Amino acid sequence: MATPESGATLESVASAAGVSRQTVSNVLNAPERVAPETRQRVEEAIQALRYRPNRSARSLRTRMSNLIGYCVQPAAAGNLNPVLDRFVHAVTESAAGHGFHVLLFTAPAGDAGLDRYAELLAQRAVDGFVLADTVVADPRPAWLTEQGVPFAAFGRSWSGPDIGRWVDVDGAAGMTEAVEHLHALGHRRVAFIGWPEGSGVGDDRVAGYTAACLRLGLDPRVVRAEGGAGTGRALATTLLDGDDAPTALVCVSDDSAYGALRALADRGLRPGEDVAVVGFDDTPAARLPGVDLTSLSQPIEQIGHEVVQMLLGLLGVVVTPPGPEHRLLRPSLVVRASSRPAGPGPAAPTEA
Amino acid sequence: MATPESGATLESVASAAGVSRQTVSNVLNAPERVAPETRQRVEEAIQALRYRPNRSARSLRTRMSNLIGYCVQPAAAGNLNPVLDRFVHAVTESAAGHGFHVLLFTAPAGDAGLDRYAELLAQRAVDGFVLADTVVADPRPAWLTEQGVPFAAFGRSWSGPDIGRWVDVDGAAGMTEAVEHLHALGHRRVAFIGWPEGSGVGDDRVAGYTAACLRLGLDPRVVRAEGGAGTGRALATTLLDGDDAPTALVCVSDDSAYGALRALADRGLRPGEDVAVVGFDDTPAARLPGVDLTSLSQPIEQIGHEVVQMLLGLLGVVVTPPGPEHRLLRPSLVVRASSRPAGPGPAAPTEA
DNA sequence: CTGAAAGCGCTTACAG
DNA sequence: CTGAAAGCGCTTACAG
Repeated sequence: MATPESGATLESVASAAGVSRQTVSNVLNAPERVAPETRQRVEEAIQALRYRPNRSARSLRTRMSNLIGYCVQPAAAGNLNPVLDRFVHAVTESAAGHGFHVLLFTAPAGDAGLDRYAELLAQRAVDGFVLADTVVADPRPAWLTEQGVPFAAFGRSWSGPDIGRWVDVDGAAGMTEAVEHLHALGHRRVAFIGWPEGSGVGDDRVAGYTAACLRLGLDPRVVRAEGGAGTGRALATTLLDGDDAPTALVCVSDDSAYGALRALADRGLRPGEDVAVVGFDDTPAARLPGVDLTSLSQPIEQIGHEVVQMLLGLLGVVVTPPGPEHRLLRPSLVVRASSRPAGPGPAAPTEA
Repeated sequence: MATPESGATLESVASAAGVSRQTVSNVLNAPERVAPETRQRVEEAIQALRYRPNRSARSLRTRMSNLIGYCVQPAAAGNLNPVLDRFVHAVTESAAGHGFHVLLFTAPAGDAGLDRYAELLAQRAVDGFVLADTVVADPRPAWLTEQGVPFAAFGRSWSGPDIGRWVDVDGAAGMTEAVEHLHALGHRRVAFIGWPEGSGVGDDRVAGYTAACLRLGLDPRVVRAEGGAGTGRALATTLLDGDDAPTALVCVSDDSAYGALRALADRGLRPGEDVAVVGFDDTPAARLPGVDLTSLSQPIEQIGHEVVQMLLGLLGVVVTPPGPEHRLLRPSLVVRASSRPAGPGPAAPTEA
């Protein structure tokens, strides 16, 4: 038995409707050219046969695959951040609205991975790329621009001139908001737990912290180390045990913040009451009972949507207003117990 | 300027090498038919022009898209489990080894989503599907089988006859191992924090727990509730405050286990020393400092690889030994502090 | 061992 | 408004 999906072609629909192939094609691609009664007859035949245009044939003819390439990174071990999961979903959904799908591929980081992009292009397997995880000295934006390949990125092109279209999160603004929040709660000794200089994302975030401190008359105090929760714990320990211990810790990531919370627990300090802690990313673990970490949440779904709009604009699929090529979206501060004194009302935290 | 990728076709390679189109095609698809010196000449032309066959053209002709469909679910809010991230990566990588890519799409759950699968099939956009997140009463395996569509699943077809090919994790075996581990440490009152009956995965896991208890002469004690850390905390609280409180808690998921750990902390009990806790999934948060949750780790990369092998076998792309249509892989127990008394040597835990 | 022919299913000018 | 023609780039029998 033939399944409903197996057979229909332009040809079979045409003969069912008593017209020629190209009239059926016109009904699909330029309905205004077809007389209403003819159109209806054809549409009925399409329905009856459950006809859908063959994608390969259409792609061959139009020179558009209607596929967007996206490189999946191996999830870093111990990565707490399912942000890219949500991003991929958002991109897939936004693309679907325009008849596009996402094609996944893998590639090594850096220059070595460029070959995979070139391969896909040579095969005309994709019409363009969505990039994520752009890093300092990422070769992709420049290379794709050079090749004339349409792309849009989640993340700035961190090095050199700011090329290509991108959407990113304003990490600096987020950290500024965090400091303001802590300052409003009465904190005056607010330290920052960060990554080593040179990481783009990390530098952006610490910049926002520092700017806010200076504006509010606080002393910026930054400690840095590679890594996640383990080093966050160590850095927080040093701060808390030192002279002039901070009453609040702003952390470059939730990961570091989990380590900082651990350091508090180690010495019997209560988060939010004795020392406030703020993270970045609003990872799922942040709302675990007993963790309750204040964090900056990224508008991932919106980012996915806007990246797709940018790319489809480049492909001429959607007409975009001649807007900016870059978009910086503000993260939003989600306040939880780690930066909120217990009890009713905004109690004053420990002061200097 | 034409980029290297823009131009080359079978035709241009052929004229560069001084042969006909189909000889070039033969070099690619049936090299043994071509004389060595001709072959080399053609291969040099392919290199020089950086020729890659156009995928659309090839697909149109061969009636194979070389694309595997995979449906991305919206990440559940508060989902701690980046398991599918790793799975998708593994599938993509395994597929790449055979010239296949993954095509992402979205679909609503249940019967409503079947249309999206049908659409892709009608368009001949994919050759088959990889399924994940199969649930009880999942309509997909039966429907795809009925339509004669190749697919392979991560997860059993939980209801009705066991149709289609799948790879799954042996949750029962994992839980049995957890109970044995706790028993060996001296625990005699081991309770299980589970999900309500009827969830497939949950039922499988509790079955392994119960079987192990009976075999070891322990009294099975199961409490159940929908949900994650919040309910895990509540269930654990009830157990710990009741008569005959357990000395060990086996949890259906890490999520529940995080809640259970919270319940311990609430009442000043030390994990691993006063009460042991074991989770399932080995989520990244399990190894956070101060969490150190013992958990069952799933061999996700292997699952992804085997699912792809099964699917490609169905498609005739790889010749698979006529092996079983189903594979059950054992999770491995990762022992951390939550089920290990502190201090040197295997100290005896609290006993009845 | 190599090449001429047919055709996969579609869309895009272009006649009528 | 509708249809005949050409062609996207490839592969697969099939002659020679």
